[in-house]
Amino acid sequence: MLDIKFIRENPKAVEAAMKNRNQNINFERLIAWDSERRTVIGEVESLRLKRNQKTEEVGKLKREKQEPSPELLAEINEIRDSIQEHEKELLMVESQMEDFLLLIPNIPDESVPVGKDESGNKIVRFVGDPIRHSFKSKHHWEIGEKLEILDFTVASKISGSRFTVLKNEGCALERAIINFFIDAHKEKGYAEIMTPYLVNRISMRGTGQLPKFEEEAFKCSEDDLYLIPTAEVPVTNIYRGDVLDESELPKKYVSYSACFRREAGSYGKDTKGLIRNHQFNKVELVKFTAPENSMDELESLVSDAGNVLEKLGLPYRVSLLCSGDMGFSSAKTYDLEVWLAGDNAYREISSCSNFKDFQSRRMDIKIKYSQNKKREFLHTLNGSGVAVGRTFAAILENFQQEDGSVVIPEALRKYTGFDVIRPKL
RNA sequence: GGAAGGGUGUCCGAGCGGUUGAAGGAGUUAGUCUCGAAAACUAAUAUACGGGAAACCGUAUCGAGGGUUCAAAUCCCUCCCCUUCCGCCA
Repeated sequence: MLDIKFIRENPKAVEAAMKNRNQNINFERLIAWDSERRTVIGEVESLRLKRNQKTEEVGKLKREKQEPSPELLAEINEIRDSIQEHEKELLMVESQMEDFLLLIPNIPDESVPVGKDESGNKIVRFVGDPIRHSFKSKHHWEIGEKLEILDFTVASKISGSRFTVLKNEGCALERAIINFFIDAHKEKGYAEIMTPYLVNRISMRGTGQLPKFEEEAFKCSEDDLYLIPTAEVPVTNIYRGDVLDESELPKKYVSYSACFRREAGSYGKDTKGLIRNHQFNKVELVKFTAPENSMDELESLVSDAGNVLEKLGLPYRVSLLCSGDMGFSSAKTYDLEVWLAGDNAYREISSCSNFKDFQSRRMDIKIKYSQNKKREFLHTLNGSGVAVGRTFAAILENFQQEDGSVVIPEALRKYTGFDVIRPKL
């Protein structure tokens, strides 16, 4: 959520920022509501002052065993009614303003390139060279089915499309990737945490999934709970409503979770394989930082995410998303795109964002400075560290051999217990 | 799911209709004392919003929301959460 004060003082800048996000938003209405709101607050408060004074008079009389005059009581009643009317008005304006503000995306940071869509993204760096095979590279779903470690037919029978069943060494590989990621990030100072996969609506609103992206989430209406689309939701909400002391920051978490996405509106895309499933595993990194450090923390978040890909020998590139391609809540996002030899392309495997105070304002999470005791909204960041299914796919596609076997990266072997997956005889 | 008891400031804890933003204690900070420390003493010590250049002024806040009343932390209703006991259960 944006700061109404900031919008009030910089309406043109905010409008321009929204244009860069391909959003034409007129803030005039909001600003009019805001000034109305402040007028009404003034009226309510002076009325309340008057009521408090009169009520005080009554109290004084009562203590002196005197009866207040009927005129005085009548006057107070009149003031009370007037207060109630004004309060109703205030409530209406405020809820209108909130509904409006909740749908406004974050303002892109100055360092974010302006662009319409993903073609405006800036490739920041390449790490490792794309892997090319001397034979025709296969897609991961072909390899996986052949090796009998992936089964999409059974998955679709028991659940539907965009689900996966893992079998045999596939299960161990998936678990190995998860554990490898968690251990690697713990080494970098992230504290491991496991949180619920079902969260309430307030939590979904806190991180920005609601109210705008209701159709993206799986919902259990009966209980008013949502399946998490990412561990970002429960983990960031840990400190909702809290004030953290400067000395406790940054707080860094690594959290493995299954993730659930409806993928509404992506019907034709990535219908095969592990790339776009309704349920997938992910290891997520979440940071709570002081505002002045958040940009540095974003850089280190990106390198922490990239670090695990490097350890696995997976080539990737880092892309700085342009204004038009960024997610709703983000002020600045880097995508990590892993090389997929079967696809002969880079595909997103991690998205690392600095949300600045956008989420913390929605969730009311503050930092308290020990020096001047000032409080302000802290900054939240998160990034995949990284998507497990897509890593699985990358390993299959990049490390496939001509005979159909797949070589497990060195770093994973102590987790898998085997160093190659061979076709069954 | 059934029964009972609770939710007050950084913490403990009083208050159960009026002068209570809230006693008392602890903690923290500053000062006095001391060669220094401890102890003792003194003072300060919430947040949000609105107005103001500022000092400051005003309003709100005792789990959340609603109601009763001239007046609510205090009475009533609804909801949420926590604790204990019973039931059920991986």
